[in-house]
Amino acid sequence: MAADAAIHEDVETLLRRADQRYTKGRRQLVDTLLAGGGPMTIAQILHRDRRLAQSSVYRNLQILEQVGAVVRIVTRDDYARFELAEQLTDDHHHHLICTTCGDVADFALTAATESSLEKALRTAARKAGFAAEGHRLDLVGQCATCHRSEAT
Amino acid sequence: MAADAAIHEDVETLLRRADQRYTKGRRQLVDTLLAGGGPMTIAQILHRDRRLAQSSVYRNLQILEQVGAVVRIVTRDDYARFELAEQLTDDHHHHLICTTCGDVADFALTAATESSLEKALRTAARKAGFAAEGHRLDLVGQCATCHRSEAT
DNA sequence: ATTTATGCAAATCGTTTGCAAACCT
DNA sequence: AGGTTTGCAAACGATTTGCATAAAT
Repeated sequence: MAADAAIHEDVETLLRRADQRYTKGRRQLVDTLLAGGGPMTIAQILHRDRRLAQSSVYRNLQILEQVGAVVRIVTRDDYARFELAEQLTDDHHHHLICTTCGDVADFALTAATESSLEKALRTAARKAGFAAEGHRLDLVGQCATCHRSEAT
Repeated sequence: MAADAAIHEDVETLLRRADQRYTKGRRQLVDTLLAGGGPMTIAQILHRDRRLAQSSVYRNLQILEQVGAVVRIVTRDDYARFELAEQLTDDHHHHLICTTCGDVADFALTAATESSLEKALRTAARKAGFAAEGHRLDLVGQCATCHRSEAT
């Protein structure tokens, strides 16, 4: 768990490396993602910090994604979600995607499972002539809240 | 590898079960997906069979997805992709997603890796109180074609 | 005969973009 | 000053929808 101040420093480094500035709006955006503690939609971000302008949030998330500070999560529901990159939070994880409410939460595998999975993926990628940059593993189903309030 | 005729029968069963008809247009759509041999965008489907109307393809893919005959694959690129469900083709697999051209191809893990992964996922889901319906594992990177023609 | 599916064109809505003002160095 | 970023409102484009016609049972 990295301290917030350290995260801001890391983001600034990533931006500088790409000749980008760490402006007030971008800092507020990172703070909001930090406070969210998990994947957030644009609507959630705007609701949490009313000072942010929608178009700037879109543009800045795009830039933050390009420099590797933010990850975009695409699900089948209509909204893209964003969270801070693992390299900033030191927290490798995967996603639980709720088919009922659309919410996305984080979860982790044990280190042992993770490393054997990665080995298997490297092998598969080599066989397909595919230059893998990373993997994405999601559990799709119903979150605890939606499952509990099931009333078919 | 199931025979095409058997697949059509299975699709018909799935549709009947949901009080839906297996019309000519839906059959043509399934044939197109079968011929495609992998995930296809709407544009690719329409290009391959010009008789299909765009709106009907959208509507029918939605229905085929609901009855479990087709799977929708969402990537970060702008187009959704569709392929026949594993229960029809008897072919459990994952996806290679190319970050350059957006193309999606299939790949499989060994049975051993797959089963240990599933076991680990069951454990993780239980811990989170999550009712898992399935998982999604994608390799993200550059496909052989794009990687070969790299010219930064 | 009655219900359901089709195809066209128009509407929808998350996201992107043009442009003038505000900001950073 | 010289360039970049911002915020507003307008544009974009994949997908969805209304409605009259055609097909299926």
